[in-house]
Amino acid sequence: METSDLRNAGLKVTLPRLKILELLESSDRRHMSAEEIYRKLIDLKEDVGLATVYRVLTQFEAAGLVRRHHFEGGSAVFELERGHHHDHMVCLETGKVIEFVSEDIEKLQHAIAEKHGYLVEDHNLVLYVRPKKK
Amino acid sequence: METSDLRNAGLKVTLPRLKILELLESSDRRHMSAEEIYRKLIDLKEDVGLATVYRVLTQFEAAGLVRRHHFEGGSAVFELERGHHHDHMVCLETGKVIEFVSEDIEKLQHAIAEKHGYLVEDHNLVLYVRPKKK
DNA sequence: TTAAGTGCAAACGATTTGCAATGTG
DNA sequence: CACATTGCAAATCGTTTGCACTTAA
Repeated sequence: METSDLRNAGLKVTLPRLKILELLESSDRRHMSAEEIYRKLIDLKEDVGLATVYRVLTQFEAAGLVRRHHFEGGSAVFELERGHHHDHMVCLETGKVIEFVSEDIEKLQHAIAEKHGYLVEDHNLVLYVRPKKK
Repeated sequence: METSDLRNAGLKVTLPRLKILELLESSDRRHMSAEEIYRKLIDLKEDVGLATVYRVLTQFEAAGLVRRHHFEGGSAVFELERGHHHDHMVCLETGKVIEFVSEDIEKLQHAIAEKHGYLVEDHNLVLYVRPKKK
């Protein structure tokens, strides 16, 4: 359960943290902004502050429970860390986010960095796409 | 010369626009933030406002003269559009930005999007790297 | 009990905007 | 001359922080 996730992360089990974690786990939207999460909690009659949502998400990120992404458009989005690295495709028409994995691309990235004398520490790959017309 | 670049873009030839274009063309730093550009112009005794720098860069972007990137760290950076698409590698220790091109990665991206029923409109690939210890 | 966690409002940094003054075609 | 462009200051947006007040352990 979520309680132990928090304990393992060395975080006290508080209502806001539990609720945010639950929301991230149960929501069908896997990528949500702080504002979005805040609104949903308010709708659920949870009495949280936006600042707390930001603080909690930042702590979750530091604890490795959550990943933060900066897609197009002002605000960051957060997704639960489920252990499987993946990149993203964002549909420009619907805003839908699709996850994908490409071992080949990963390998090429490392080869390229290596060729320049570097090691890849992290990377960011987002495809902005449009539905293919038939 | 820069004057015709501006005319071709349908923009009036004004001092701020000329100066910003010149700076982007002559500077050894290919990726600069609005603030950075502003400071350099001030140092050059050009009497511009930061707001104008932002406005001009946005217009340049719309006109295809410039590309805007969001690397790690708050502010956007701008680079002259030289027609050759490329991706970036940012050194986490020095901040150095290295450009690279990989036909293979591009092809894989399109193949992946296609597999999901999409076409790649745009994409964003940044590798965050560290110098390889020998 | 007591440090950690919270809500609120104010502070923040990057960028945008309204407006009156200025410059370009 | 008409309209686009500018500089300035104020406004905006997403996010962070200070602080007095809870709360989990």
